Amino acid sequence: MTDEKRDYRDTLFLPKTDFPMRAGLPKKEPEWLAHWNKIGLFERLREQSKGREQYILHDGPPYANGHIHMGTALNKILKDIVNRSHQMLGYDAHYVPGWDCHGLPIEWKVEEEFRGKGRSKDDVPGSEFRSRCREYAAGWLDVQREEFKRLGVVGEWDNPYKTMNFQSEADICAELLKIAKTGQLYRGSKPIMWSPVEQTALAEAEVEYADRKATQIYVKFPVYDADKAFNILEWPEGEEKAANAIRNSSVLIWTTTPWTIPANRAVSFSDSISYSVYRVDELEESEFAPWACVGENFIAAEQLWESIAKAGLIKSWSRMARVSPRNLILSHPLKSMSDAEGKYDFPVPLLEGSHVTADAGTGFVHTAPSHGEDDYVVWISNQKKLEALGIDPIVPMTMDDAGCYTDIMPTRFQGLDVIRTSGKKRGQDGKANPEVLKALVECGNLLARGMLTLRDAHSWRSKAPVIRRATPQWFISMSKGGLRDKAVAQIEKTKFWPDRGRNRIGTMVADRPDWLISRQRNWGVPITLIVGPDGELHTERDDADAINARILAAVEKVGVDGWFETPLEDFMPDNNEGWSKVTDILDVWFDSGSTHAFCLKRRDDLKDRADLYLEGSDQHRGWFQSSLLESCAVYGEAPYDGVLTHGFVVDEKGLKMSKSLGNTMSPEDISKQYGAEIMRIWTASSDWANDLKIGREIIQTSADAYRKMRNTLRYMIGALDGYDESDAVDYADMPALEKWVLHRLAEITAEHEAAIRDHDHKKIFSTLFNLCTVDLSAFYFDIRKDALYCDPLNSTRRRACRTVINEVFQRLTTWLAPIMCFTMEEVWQARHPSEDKSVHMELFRDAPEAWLDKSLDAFMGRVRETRSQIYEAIEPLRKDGTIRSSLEARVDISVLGDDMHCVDYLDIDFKNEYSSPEDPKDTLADYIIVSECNMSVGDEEVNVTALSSLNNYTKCERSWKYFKGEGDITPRDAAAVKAFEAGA
RNA sequence: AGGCCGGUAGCUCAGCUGGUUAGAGCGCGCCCCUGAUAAGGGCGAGGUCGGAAGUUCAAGUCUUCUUCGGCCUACCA
Repeated sequence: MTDEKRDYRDTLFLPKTDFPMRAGLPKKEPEWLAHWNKIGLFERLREQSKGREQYILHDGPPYANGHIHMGTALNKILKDIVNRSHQMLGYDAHYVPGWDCHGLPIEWKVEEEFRGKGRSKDDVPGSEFRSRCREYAAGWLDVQREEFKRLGVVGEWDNPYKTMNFQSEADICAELLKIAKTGQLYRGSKPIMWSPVEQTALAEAEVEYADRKATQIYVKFPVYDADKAFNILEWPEGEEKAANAIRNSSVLIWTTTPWTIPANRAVSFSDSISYSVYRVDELEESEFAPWACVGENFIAAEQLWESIAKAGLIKSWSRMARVSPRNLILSHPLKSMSDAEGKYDFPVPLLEGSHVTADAGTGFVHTAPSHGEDDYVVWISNQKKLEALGIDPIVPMTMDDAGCYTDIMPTRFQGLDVIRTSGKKRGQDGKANPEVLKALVECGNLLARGMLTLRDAHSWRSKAPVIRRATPQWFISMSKGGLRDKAVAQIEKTKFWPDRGRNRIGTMVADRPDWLISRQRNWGVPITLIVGPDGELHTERDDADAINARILAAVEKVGVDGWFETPLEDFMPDNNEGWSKVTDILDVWFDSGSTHAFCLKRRDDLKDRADLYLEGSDQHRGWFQSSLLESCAVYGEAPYDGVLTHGFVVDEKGLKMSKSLGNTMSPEDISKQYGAEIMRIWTASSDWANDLKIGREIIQTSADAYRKMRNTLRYMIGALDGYDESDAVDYADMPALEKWVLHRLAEITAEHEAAIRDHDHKKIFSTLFNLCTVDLSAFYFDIRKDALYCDPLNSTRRRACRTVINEVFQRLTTWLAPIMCFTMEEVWQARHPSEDKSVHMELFRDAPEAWLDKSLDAFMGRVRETRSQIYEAIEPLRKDGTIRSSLEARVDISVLGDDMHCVDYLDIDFKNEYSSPEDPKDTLADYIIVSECNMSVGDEEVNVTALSSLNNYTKCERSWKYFKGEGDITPRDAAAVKAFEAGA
């Protein structure tokens, strides 16, 4: 007898693999990218799925300016997960990325560049300027392309669509011409920021705010018609007096731009302000004669009246009535001007406007729709009221390019300038303000005047003040061709994720004004229209088709310069007297709104209509809408079947990322530190329907999840070492535990496809993560380690286990491939090494119906409950050192009589568990990972005995289980060793 | 300022048409194993559902208000 114990380690079948535990993603990801590039994965996928039904996620083009950020990374990763998922579901998911290339930001950068070289914009020929813009956009496009590819996004990167391709530019022009032909396009006007000094339109980004001395005035607008249902709310001096006072009163306004008074068309008020009529009783003594008279009545906001009275030198007054001004009709304050030429005979209505406040002024806002954004909006949105009052709702063009009154104004004002545009006093007040003041005094409608310093817009370049002035602009009508109705109907038919998107875009489209599509800019697609002497469009002419063909041919050939640089005669050789080319360019939203036309519809290998548009929630007003409107205007239907909107990336507290808060994270940093895979996991496990939080801790959680899954997969690779399909065991011959795992696979298979169609990636990820951790690692693998390591190599149980692990492996890797595209390839290649194949060329596998076994699942649920109860009982013994490994324990459990079904079930399972070479009741012990488990009926009770303390038990030197019997190892292990030695 | 939306354990998420002591995983704490080992396993402690009021026999789940956050629009005549 010797104390030396035999070491059975070499007779075990331990998992074996070279697969590294540590991923080294930042280094390895680029290697996989290079591999896919080398084998031409994208092309192979297209080749492989030729003829399959297409799934088209049409890319919303990012703007080709600057590096990508978390938002753009999130967006592209989401798209990639959707595309890969549908590809593996059996579609041909052909993804063509795109870029938005035209627009002001690039124009601005390029202008800055030229300025740096001492050349002003005016010195640079248009074609040279545009050519540089083109280069600039192309440069950033290349940068972003590499950044997107780094994230693992698969797509046609060698042939993306670009709004600045010549063909795209021509197609965009063609789309506009189609709209023009249907009569949905019209020329109107709108106030824009304008610098009279430079005679050019300015964008918000081109103005700076600086102090300016301005003339402020209070002006009287006499009540013209108060009989129509004016609304007296209070009458402190009696009802009749109140009514009289109103009839003989003036509404007061306050303005710092007197020159806009001749362009006045309305007065705005607010329903949330209280207005009263005041009678002047006494005036201040002053060296200047006041412009108010005793007995005059004024209407103004109550809370501002005292300040008005002070400005108007009114010493005392009586409040005659509180009034709602809604239905008052006023006269223009210049109507009584001797040389008015009847040009102010129109009624001046009161319009409710949300921009009106009682912070300063009078509580009324003088409204000149041609000279203010608010004024314009109020005017346009009250179109119906104006028409009911017999007022022409057109916005008059009251000022020309030089900032001088046009000839629609009375003669005395014509040609007067607001701002001096040349000479020493350039930028200072011109002749308009003094002349307007003079005219107001003549009419007796000036109450007070003074000076004021205010912050106001100035041109970035000339530093001269900027005005707002109505200019001719092009619009697509929401109503003329029924565009609004069509769009609303299409929204109803579209599938939205989340569903609330429908409501959001729906109300926007229902309420939005006509689409202003013209810009007075350089870097963009031209509005290729030729306008006749009477404002008619060339598209109405008989030779329109021929003209269009020439225009489009020119743009196709050399891009937008084909329009700008070609003389009119080349397009319109005949009858061109008085015709001129439009020089405006298109709103860039029209460009991107046309991507479905020049990408999807233009290409033969893509279907015309997208299955999905997927962008951030800001695109309800942007691309989702511009695409919808453009497509409805031309084709009468939406360009998409579905729209998915995701939230914005915010920091861990839910605050938006900003440089000033210092809470930004860049995709590049995450790729370098953790790997793009971690970003992809973060994307998949977040809820895109709301804002997505990101921060160090959150990324770390994704990294931890990655490690766990990688190890689970690694264990499977090791366990499957040397496995061959010929070892597979038939379903019918499998132990219950194996059947249960297959049940789980079948269950998940069904859930998985539904989740993909619902784009519910977080559900997929959490399901698979839980499968790895809970079902596999902590339960199935933990239990089956014994069989895998210790059973005879050819035992049915061991072979069944490996059969099942192989099934799990195949499915888990493919299910995870759309999310963890790098690691699943690595894992896949570890089992299926191939020079030219990829896990991404696989399809998701079906699961046989027969695998679904609900009652088995319920049974296994009961087993796990029991297991949990037993562990709870073992735990104290472990803590006090009585038991170390659970294999040292014998468990005796008794269950209540009404829980007998469980016992029955176990009993049935015992009898079916033929594959165990031992007594079948040990199956339960296997499940619990104890050496012995006895079950009986009685009071609910769990007893744990330490077998090491009983001397009739021996610890098996091979399996570490305690058993009763002869020898140093169990009979099962003895059989295994025998078989091993025979084989070896 | 207006429109739309969101706020469940430290973190990421489940909680369907209102109905038993609000769930999961991660993380954390303690313990075990050393034949998945810069791995693996077990047990445990953490929320009253942003706040308030209301409807109801009953609310995380409905209504109103409020607070915080996000997107979009508007921003001084």
